[in-house]
Amino acid sequence: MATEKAESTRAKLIEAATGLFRKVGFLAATVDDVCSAAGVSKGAFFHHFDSKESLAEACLAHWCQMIHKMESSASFASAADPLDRLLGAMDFYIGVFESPDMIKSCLAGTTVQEISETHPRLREAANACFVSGQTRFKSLIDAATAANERSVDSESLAALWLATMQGALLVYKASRDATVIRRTLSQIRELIRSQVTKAGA
Amino acid sequence: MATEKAESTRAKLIEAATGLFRKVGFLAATVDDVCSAAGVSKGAFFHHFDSKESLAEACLAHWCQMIHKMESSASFASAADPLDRLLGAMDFYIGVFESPDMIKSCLAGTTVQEISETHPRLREAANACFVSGQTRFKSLIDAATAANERSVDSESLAALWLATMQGALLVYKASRDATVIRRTLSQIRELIRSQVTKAGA
DNA sequence: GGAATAATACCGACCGGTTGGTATGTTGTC
DNA sequence: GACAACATACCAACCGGTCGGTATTATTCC
Repeated sequence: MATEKAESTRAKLIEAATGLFRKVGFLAATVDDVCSAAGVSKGAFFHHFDSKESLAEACLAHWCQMIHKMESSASFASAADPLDRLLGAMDFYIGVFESPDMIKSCLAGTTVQEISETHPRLREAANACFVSGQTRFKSLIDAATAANERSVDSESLAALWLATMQGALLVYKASRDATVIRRTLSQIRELIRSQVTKAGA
Repeated sequence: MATEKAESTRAKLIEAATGLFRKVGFLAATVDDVCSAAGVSKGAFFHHFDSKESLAEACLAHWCQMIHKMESSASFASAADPLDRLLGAMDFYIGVFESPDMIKSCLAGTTVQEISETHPRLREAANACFVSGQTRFKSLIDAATAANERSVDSESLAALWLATMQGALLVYKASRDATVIRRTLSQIRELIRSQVTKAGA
């Protein structure tokens, strides 16, 4: 199939671009950079994408899917107890940034800072990533609270988790202190755990 | 005095650049943009700063000072009770982003995302802003805990406050939903309040 | 089956606008 | 007349995007 080859170069471009965007950002990564990182010519690039912006849009869409799949196949997803799934999900994200070779950067978070005022399409694509992740996390909280016969503002708690994770990554980029991610997220984990499990109200 | 005039154009450049960097970011704001926003010629620009990067460095230093002064002169700073000072500080930051014409962006946070891998000097300058703010906030927590005869991990709590604020601003940029700032920060406020006041340990 | 045709995938030189930065000149002040 | 504080014209590098052309595969028609 010719389509396979074409699909592979497209995938190579998206993968290379995602890596570069996460590291140096959307604006600092040039089209030529992306091409050479993907081992692809400039002609091939503009055959598959009609602009740098549309590549970034494809990257964000792919990023969103990838996170979703990663969460689905992670071990916590198959836990029987809803509370275990919730706590496992948080432990998963706390742990995933522990390995030194893991790029401590979220494509959506990095991108949206740079383009929120200038590229509305990308802003919406990045926001879609956030909404998608937040919605799934909210479901985990809702399931856990239902099982524990508790009621919490799961929407705001999910937003808090998202914001703190993005903030922790940003503070890491400034300080290069990897422990800040674990320390901050662990505190939110404990906050959510107590709200979901504690008796009262 | 000639020095006054010169100091004023320098100040105008820093102010205009700070505004632009907060809105569209360091990379997207061009030197010409900054000059016309400041109402200053390009020659004047490069008379006062020898590069765009050094302007950004000056902006970050000025930003750091400005935040410090703003906190010092805010009403919460003169509260008698250390706990009131701490809670007042958090209320201050929650409230300051409520007004619609307030730019919901931190210069240090916006800048560091774009340049953390490419401009080490700016990264350190942005980090200095974070460290400075976090240290002051930690002092507020320490004072409040001492008064309440409690002991908490004030370092991590201060880091959590910083990270969550930065994350909330970032999520706002994606969603344009201003309520996310108040909602997330309020939850951290309550977390810190309970840790500082609650009996136990 | 195979020639003819068409469409897809790709190449890389090139273009024009932009951008950070410079060179040169001018003005006011001590 | 020396020096700070500008102003203006200009430049070279860069960067997103185009263009003419080619190789490879798919489709049509006999």
